Order: sequence, then structure tokens, then C-alpha cells
Amino acid sequence: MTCFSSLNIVKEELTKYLIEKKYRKTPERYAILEEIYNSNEHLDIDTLFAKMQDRNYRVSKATLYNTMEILIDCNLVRKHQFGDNITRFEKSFFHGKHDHIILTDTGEVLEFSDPRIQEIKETIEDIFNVKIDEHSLYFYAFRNTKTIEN
Amino acid sequence: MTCFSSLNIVKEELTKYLIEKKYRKTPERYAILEEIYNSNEHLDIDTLFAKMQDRNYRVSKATLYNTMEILIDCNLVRKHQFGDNITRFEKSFFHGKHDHIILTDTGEVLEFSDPRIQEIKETIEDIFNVKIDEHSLYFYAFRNTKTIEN
DNA sequence: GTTTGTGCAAATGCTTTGCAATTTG
DNA sequence: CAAATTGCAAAGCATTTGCACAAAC
Repeated sequence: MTCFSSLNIVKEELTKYLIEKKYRKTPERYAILEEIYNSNEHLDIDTLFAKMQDRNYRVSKATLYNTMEILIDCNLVRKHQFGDNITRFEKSFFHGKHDHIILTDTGEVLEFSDPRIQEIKETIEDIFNVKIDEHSLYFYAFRNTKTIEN
Repeated sequence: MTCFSSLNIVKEELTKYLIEKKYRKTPERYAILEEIYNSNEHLDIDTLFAKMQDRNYRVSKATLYNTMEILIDCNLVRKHQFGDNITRFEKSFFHGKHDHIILTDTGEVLEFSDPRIQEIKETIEDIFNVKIDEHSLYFYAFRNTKTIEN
């Protein structure tokens, strides 16, 4: 299992960041990071809060919100708004760059990766003379019902 | 000037939709549509509300929210969430498919269009066996300071 | 011991809802 | 005139803020 070691690497990333920024290494910050990395979902704050309560870990929502900003800033977490006014968070380290397909009827979220997005990015950087450090691409779709039958 | 005639075409689109859906043709719905099409910005509800008040047109925010759903459903308006928890709206008819670059330092929004996004879309539809009817692509960037000097 | 971070509760801000009054067809 | 739509105010959520207490360094 690589679970333990990879979680440790992520925690070390956080430590490096906290030291560099002269922020404090509080147990809450590590616990929240761990909770996110133990999940494969796109978590909103309430779900995260509930999950931690279930584990008998007490954190306030204020701390959750504060910590998310930190984790986003050090690139360990990515933030999403799929269009329903619920902000969701997802681990990003060891998880690769990817984008999302939102199935509008069920709310399911699929993930994909396409190298052409990188090419578009480079073109845009050249044309507009900007430096792009983030992107988000969402496809809103529904499953095809038609199968090969006819 | 094509302003008047194109606005009329958009209004006719709304009329067709309202009739088809058996919704009522209220003056508020046309006034809101007009206000959005008179603007080139990405408007949030409060700004839209203020703009209409300035023109001495009284609408409630409830009606604004309701009407936005209608205008989105008939593809006359597109909805955006650039990541700051403010929902913005933009005209979409006569305005072409395009995506956005958000300059994170100034909040400025640039627009672009790249055909490769369509190619990615088709690939995804094939691979995942889905039908994509919407997408949103945002690049988060900042302006390059380096010029050709030196 | 200072200063930063946390928790709590109150405040804020965007959006939705309930209902009476109005308007559309 | 029946049903849909509007406006208003209240209610609902997600998020932020202020401040006393606790914890990190």
C-alpha cells in the first residue's frame, strides 16, 4: 500500500509551505488535509464537516474555510464550482491534472484528461501575452441512451 | 446600426420560447432581456438590478432570478461562476461561442474562441458515450510584464 | 509571553420561498 | 375569471467576521 507514504509526502508538502509562509503547524490543518486525501470525492464544506465529526474530530466551519484557502494556495487542493452554488474541493497532489464531465441529470462527475487543453493554453498565452497558472474545464452532459441496437 | 433589429430578433426568440412552453409574455421578461443585451459585461444580479433602477424600470430581484432561469433555458443567456461566489450572466445570442480568461489580479475578463475545444468535446462524447450540450472553460492568468525590451 | 489560530455565534450576502396583489390570456 | 407572474418580506444557506480563549513557537 502506498497510502501511508503518499499521505506523508503530502503532509510534508504542507509543512514546507507552512514554514515558508511562517504559518503555524496546527493539528487541525493536518487533520483536514488528511480527510480530503482519504476521500476520492468532490467534497463541499458541509460534507467535510460531517465526515470529520463522524471520526470524532472536532473542527469549526470557520477553520475549515480558513484551511481550504491555505490548501488551495499551496496547490494541495483544488476548488470547483460546478454551477449549483455549492463550492467543492478535491485533492490535487498525486491526482494528476484532469477536467470534469458533469452529468446534469444525476449530478455524477466523471474525470478526464486531454493533452489538447495544454496546447490551447499555450496558444492563449502567446496571443494574449499572459501567463496562465490555472484552468477549469467542465462539460455538462448526459448519458447516451442509444446503444448499438437499432 | 444593427442594434434595433438584432434586439428584435432576440425578443422574437424569447417569444417563440414562451409560446412553446406556454409561459406568459410579461413586460418584465422582455425588459430584462433587453437590459442584458444592451450590456457587454458579465452582469451579476445586483448590477442588473441597479442598472434597471437607473433606467427607472422597477423589477424585483425575485423576478430577476426567475427570469434568468428562463433566459438560460432558451439559450439567450449564459451563466458563469468565475470562482468568487458571484454568479454572472452574459448574453449569448449573436455573441458566438467563446470562453474566458480571468485576470486574477485585476478581475478583468477576456474572451477567446478556439476550435480545438470542439474537437476535445467530440472525443469525450465518443469515449464516455455521452452527449455534451454545454461546456465552460476558464483560464486563470495574469498579464506578462516582460515586453520586448532588452 | 507574544502572536497566531481556533471555535463560537452573530453578521453578511446571495438566493429561494410564501403569499397577497396584479396581470395575462 | 382562472391561472400564472410579480413584488415584497421573510426564510434559507453558504460564507465571513469579531472576539474571547487556547495553542504554537
